[in-house]
Amino acid sequence: MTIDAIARTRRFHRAVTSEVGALDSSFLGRGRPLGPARVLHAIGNGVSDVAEIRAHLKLDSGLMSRLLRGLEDEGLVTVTASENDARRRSAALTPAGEVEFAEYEALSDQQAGAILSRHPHPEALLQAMDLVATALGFDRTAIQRVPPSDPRAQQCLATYYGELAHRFSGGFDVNLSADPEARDMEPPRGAFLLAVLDGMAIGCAGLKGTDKGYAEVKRVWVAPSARRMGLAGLLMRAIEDEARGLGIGTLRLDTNSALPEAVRFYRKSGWTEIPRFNDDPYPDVFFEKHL
Amino acid sequence: MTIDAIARTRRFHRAVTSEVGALDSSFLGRGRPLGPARVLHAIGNGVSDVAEIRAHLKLDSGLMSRLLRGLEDEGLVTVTASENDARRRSAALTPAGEVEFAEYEALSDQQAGAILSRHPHPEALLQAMDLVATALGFDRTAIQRVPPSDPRAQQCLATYYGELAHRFSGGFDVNLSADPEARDMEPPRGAFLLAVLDGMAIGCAGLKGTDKGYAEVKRVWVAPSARRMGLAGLLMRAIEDEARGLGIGTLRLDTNSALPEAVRFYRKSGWTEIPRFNDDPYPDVFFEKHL
DNA sequence: GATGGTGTCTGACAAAAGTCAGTAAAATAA
DNA sequence: TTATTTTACTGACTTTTGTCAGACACCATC
Repeated sequence: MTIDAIARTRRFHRAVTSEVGALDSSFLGRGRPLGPARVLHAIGNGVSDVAEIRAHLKLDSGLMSRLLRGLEDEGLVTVTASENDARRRSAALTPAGEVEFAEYEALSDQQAGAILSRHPHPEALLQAMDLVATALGFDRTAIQRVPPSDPRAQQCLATYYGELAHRFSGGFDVNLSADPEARDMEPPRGAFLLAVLDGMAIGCAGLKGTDKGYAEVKRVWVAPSARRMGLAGLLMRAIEDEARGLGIGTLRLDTNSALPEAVRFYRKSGWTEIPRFNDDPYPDVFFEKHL
Repeated sequence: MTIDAIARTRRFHRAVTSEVGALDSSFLGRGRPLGPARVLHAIGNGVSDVAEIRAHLKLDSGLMSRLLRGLEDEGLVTVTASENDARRRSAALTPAGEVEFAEYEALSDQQAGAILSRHPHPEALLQAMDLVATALGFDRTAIQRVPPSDPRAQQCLATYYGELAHRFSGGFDVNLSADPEARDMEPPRGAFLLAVLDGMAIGCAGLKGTDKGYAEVKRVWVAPSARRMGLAGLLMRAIEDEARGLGIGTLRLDTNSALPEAVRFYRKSGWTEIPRFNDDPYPDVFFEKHL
């Protein structure tokens, strides 16, 4: 590693640390110390289980308890016993808590907007931020099954289609392609998987059930900021696990030679090329894999 | 500002906050709380004046005093009265302090190296980090006069020459160009300015004194991560101030039509095009400005 | 239904960080 | 010169955060 690279990384760190400090101190502007503010924030974001909050914020159980008591006393939070395990407790915002949470959200949005709006080329900045965020947290990536109608899934697909339109010489119109019906990509016929990192979808993959003795792998996409990190491999392994769980023994997929990195990837990971098996106008390369 | 852009920015913030937390806790690994560690770090980085440290770390004067006393008791720091103002005090590392500081530096370097080395495409990551760091801190940019021999200046120039070689169809060899002698760009004949942000040079500009009744502006360069932010304007205003300070009334510069953004910039900012005034092989556009 | 383990809470501390009024010494202004 | 301001220091706080040993209720298991 060159000295210059280290220096640049550390400079990034300095810059970002002071920025983070500024955000944190803006959180203090609402007259509440950082501890309770962070807990309120976590609860507002749907982390309701007390143990989960504790793990998330790395808090001692005693401290956690007191912070929750404080928020209860303020009338922002109610804590009730969990349904299936009465030892565990679950926190929820009161209406007043919702209001207070919204104020913090507005502060954060404002801060984020300020950074973006004073930049001459926001999209470049956003792409850089995506790349950095993905690089820093990649190990925390979680693969989760969602319905294809999930808004994050839809967003991935829209980006995917946009990219295909850009890379295929004749463009790409999803309506001309064999668009899987949503329920073919939901249990019990199939599945749709999202790779999520820090709350943002950075990749997806679909498993489409058919009645022809095999299932198809569709819509494998990795966000530009996460490429070459091995995410496609993670997604494909997860898709194969899903298939096995559904009792599917054979997988097929189609792709296009205009996407050489995809073709290379499938060749490398145990897929064998087979003759055309559908009449979709876009693909020109076809693969099969037995589980 | 679209919702998605805000969400992406906030996601970046989340990712980076947890990373920064990890660095901070690695600082705790040396058995010293964050407060003293930060003060030691500041002193090691050349912020010796007590008032300056206080401003930099936003510490109360009482707290500052106690932190310094603690570091003195540990034998890491000596605090002496300032030379020109005996009320002010100035801190310096003892040999033991130097050693301890080096340990923190090594920790930071290690952390930075770890981030880079686990990434498949470090240069892209570095560029993204530069862009983000510059965007976040741009307002803190400081313009400072340095000798052209300053290593940061040399690094800017090397990058500048590399870029010219890349953009001129016939390449660029600085030895064929009229390379200003160093002392022509130092007071009292001229000046060399550096734009520094978070310790990193992100731009430069030179003022080269001549005996021909005018001075030349040379080597105006802005780092890719800082372009379109108005830094060239800042640098040029500073160069003009330098020229005025040296009693120079007329400025000239040459550039090349292969750098249209530069030509556009000079046209926009009060320079008038004039006929060729030198026999340098590279430039083909010439400007003059009266102060 | 006894046993051991888990999740939360409380009390009792301790460390770290932050606050503030007052003091002393030096610099600056009147 | 004297008065005022500036800079750092000290003492006496408070708040925030972190730690730890029980206590208690609950769950799972034999």
